[in-house]
Amino acid sequence: MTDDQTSAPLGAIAESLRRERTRTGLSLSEVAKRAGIAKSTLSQLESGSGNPSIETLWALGVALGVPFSRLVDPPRPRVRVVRAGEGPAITSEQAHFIGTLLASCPPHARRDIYVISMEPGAPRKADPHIPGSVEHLLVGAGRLRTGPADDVVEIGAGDYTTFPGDVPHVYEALEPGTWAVMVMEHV
Amino acid sequence: MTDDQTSAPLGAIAESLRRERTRTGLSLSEVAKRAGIAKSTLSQLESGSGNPSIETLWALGVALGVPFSRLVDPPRPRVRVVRAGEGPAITSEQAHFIGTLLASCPPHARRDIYVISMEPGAPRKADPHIPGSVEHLLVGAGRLRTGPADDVVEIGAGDYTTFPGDVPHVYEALEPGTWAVMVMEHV
DNA sequence: CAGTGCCGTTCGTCAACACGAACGAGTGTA
DNA sequence: TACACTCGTTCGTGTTGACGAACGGCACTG
Repeated sequence: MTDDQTSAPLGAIAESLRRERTRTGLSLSEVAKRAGIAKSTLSQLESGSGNPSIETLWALGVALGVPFSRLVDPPRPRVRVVRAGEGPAITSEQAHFIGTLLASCPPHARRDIYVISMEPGAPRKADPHIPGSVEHLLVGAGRLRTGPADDVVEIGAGDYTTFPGDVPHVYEALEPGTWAVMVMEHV
Repeated sequence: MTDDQTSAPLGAIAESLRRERTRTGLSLSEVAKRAGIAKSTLSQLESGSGNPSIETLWALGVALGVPFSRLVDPPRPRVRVVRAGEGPAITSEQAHFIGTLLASCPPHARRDIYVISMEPGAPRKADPHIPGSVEHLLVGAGRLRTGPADDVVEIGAGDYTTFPGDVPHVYEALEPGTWAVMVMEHV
């Protein structure tokens, strides 16, 4: 839906519906019942003939437990996964900040997984990333002050926050031994 | 599409359509003409009455120059924090396993971010997911035995592991209060 | 003041989506 | 073998979305 704006997603929806349904292991009848639609409707949609309404497709997304957009979004060409552990450590100029790439971002998947470790000290200022990028942070231990420069939040172990990565933002450890999982999401 | 899976997005679509149209400065008639739909249709959609088909909404997304999902997805707050223990819990049949969806997979990205909490007890067996899916696990506290049924590893706080999700695999907490970040990666 | 042009809305008509019933096929059971 | 059950598909019907025409309103022009 970002690139191939022109092609109507009818066929893609058909594939997605069948794929997500088989993933859950549910029958066509069962999914239709949970979604509150006629199973004949679902049958036609999965066969590719049909132009469902928003409400219909939304109900199916709920029944299948997947985000709505995943049904419209055609799956990308098969991508070989780059295993973690081989990611190089990305040391910062500040010695109290260490980032390790756990799983690099495969083509067309756009979330890099890092774990970062920080010690208390001067806040680490990060320059804006590419427009549209989003950061996710989940603290494993310690406390962390982070977020856009004008909207900083303080989170502790187990807490999660997400904020735009395309504006200046900061990280600051408040306790020794602070570490967090960071997922960098690109457009 | 990320959070309020239950609420039908009809009103949100109406708002999005009008918002994106005024953003471009185009008239309702002009947008309808570019999208190849009747302006009466667009008028009703912007007024909130209507349940457009996928093709109709897709054409509008093209005409407005915005990704399809942005019309369905109401804009989120910039910064979002999920405190430890909060968030939509996805409880399992085994009471000692709790999963919380932190960030569902945006279009074209294929990684959902969860945090799971487990207590010691019988190992939780997970059925295979769709072929090509990969799981990433990073332990925040406690100890965890996990992995494919024939290749289980034991990891502790701060440890990370990844393994294919398309084969049967297990999770077993070895200490009370075990929790971990899980990133589910789809094809 | 008519005349022109575009705005967004409302109304009647037609096509199509969603529905429910019925169907054939496959499976397990008495 | 007959029965009961669920599977997914096909068919006929009615509700509704999408269409085009006509409408009132507004700005500009002769």
